[in-house]
Amino acid sequence: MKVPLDRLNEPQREAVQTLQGPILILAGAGTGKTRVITVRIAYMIAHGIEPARILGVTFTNKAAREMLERVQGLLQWPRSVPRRKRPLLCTFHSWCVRILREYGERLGYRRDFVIYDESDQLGVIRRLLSQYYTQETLPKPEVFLGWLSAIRNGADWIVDRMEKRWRSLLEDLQKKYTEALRACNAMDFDDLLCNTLKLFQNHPDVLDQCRQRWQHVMVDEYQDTNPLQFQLVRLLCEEHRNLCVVGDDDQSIYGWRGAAVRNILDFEKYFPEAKVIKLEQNYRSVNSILRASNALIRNNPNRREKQLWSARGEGQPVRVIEYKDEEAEAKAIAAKIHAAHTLDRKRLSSFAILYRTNSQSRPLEAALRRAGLRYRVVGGQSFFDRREVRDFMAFLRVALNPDDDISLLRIVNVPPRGLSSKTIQKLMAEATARGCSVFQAMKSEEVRGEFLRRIASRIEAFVAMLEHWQAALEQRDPEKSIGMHLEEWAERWMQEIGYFEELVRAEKDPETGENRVLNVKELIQSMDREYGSEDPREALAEYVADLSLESEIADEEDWEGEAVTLITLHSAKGLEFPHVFIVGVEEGILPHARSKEEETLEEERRLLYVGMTRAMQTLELSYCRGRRKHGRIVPAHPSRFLQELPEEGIHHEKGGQGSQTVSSDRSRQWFEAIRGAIRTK
DNA sequence: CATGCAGCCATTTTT
DNA sequence: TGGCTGCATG
Repeated sequence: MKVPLDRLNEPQREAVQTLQGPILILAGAGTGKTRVITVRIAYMIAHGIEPARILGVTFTNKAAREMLERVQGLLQWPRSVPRRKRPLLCTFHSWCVRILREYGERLGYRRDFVIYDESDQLGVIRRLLSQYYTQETLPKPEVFLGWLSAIRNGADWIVDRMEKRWRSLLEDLQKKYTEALRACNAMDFDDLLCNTLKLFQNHPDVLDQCRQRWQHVMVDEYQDTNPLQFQLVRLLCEEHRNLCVVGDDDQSIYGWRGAAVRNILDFEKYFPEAKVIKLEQNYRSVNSILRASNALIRNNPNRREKQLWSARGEGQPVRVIEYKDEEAEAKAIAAKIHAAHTLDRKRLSSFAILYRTNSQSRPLEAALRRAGLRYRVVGGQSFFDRREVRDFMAFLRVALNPDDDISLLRIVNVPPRGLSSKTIQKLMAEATARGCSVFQAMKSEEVRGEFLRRIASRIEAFVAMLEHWQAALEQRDPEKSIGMHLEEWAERWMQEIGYFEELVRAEKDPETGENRVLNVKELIQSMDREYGSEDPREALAEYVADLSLESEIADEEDWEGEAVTLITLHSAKGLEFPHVFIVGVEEGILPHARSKEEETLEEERRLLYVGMTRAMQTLELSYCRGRRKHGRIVPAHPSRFLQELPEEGIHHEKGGQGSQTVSSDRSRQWFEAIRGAIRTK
């Protein structure tokens, strides 16, 4: 087995070949970071390090999958290598789940705990908040959720910004919230990390075993780690010290989510013997783009100095363009893409339009549609936020654990089975009074006696239905494969309670209804796969956990298709496109108005930097003189960041005149291109 | 229980 | 401006 080191540059090779001790790889945008990580893992394995001792942590499932694939490609492994013989490449969260499934009982959780996502969390918080009666209007549940999360992730700077008067309420809320989740045998995303840390801190034998198990640790996108994640990594590695972190402080754009740039800036404080390697050769962009990006980011005071350069030549100048308003902006960009697509045969997928806020996609979508250009909007509402997906997940969770009130309440009347909200409230009150779960309350003869006979029998029917399907899950024939059975079981359950019909019925537009059904069926089909356990309950728990940690369903027609990409600056991190447009580079948008009060100007600058460094060949930044805001047109001003760009290699243009010439020029070319095309046919 | 209307609010979102 | 929430009505 030979690992191809010759295709690496000097610092990359050094990073790959340093296998012992702590390393910090400062990998500027487009400097071949993923290549270094994957080759390094392959190199370790080629040098006799047992794959199972290697842990590679990422932030997204997509990154984890990509890495595993590339490592397997390098090692030319067949896909069937058993899990135990592969390096573990996964997200922080799934790593923690793995540990907690094994040792979670030490913290009093059952093996099949469920994972609550953000909307589950909000549900809990809403319910708890409604129990406080105060004169003042409380902040929104989302705000409390943010605080709770910041506290647990150690993001003190966010906690400090909180108004003091909510402190005690928040403390109380936190206590109740924790209890509520425990009662449901549930952990939220933060609990996964927190509880793992607790295990490490309070159960030295667990920590020891983990240290034995993962003797070589790599962390990707290190600039995005929060203090809690740092603690985990530090505890895991402080003995063997084989920790390799890769990141770019200039691309830290998730401070508001608790990411601590300090982690990367202070790495040597905790690992003084660390080797620091800078990757500065960029393989993505032309130099005009890099020069502009370098100049911009240099204005940030707290950073590790880097100078990106590339061997890709100078390229065209970066363009900075002024437009009348966002409609003119959108129209002009659509026209440019149209021309480049039809005349220069550029693929639509080579274009991306980046913006600060999701709402900015609207005029762009309209213009692209008018120009007849296919586009896709990345981000926005995720698959797992769709109602039917959440319903289905709730069914599965309840099957695993009927005491999971949150999930139970979600499906208790789906499809409608005559359990009105009044009934539900009464049940909840009974449950609270008895200190039991809603389901236990429903099972109690005594509680049912409190209701009209008609209602009581409906409650009974619901309990019977649920228990029937729970039993059906357990009574599977062990001869047959579990995957088949989970699928069949779920399909029949949903079919027999009329859930599919309900989805269609409840929708005005029958097509959306059908789509919802298809979404659920797709999920059901995805239950046909390999599980770590033969036990149907455990297999189901594993399936549910994996789904809970997944924000997009795999290959949901996403990367296929030839289309212009519309995407927020945040979501664009890690991607690249030959031609990039960044719109709305204006004061109040980029930097965002809110960033002033939050004092996050540096992060806004990094955000623009991330956007600019996505571009391979051409980059265009634009701003408007006026902009529609809540219906009114208000004057707009170019972003201060534009003044930080160098004179040289930047082409300024006022929208309108300049592009007019271009477009009339272009239309002549278009004409000729058509004539040529006709002739050849 | 479904529908409709008034009122409210409006960055970013890896898991 | 528009999208969502919550409350009132048929």
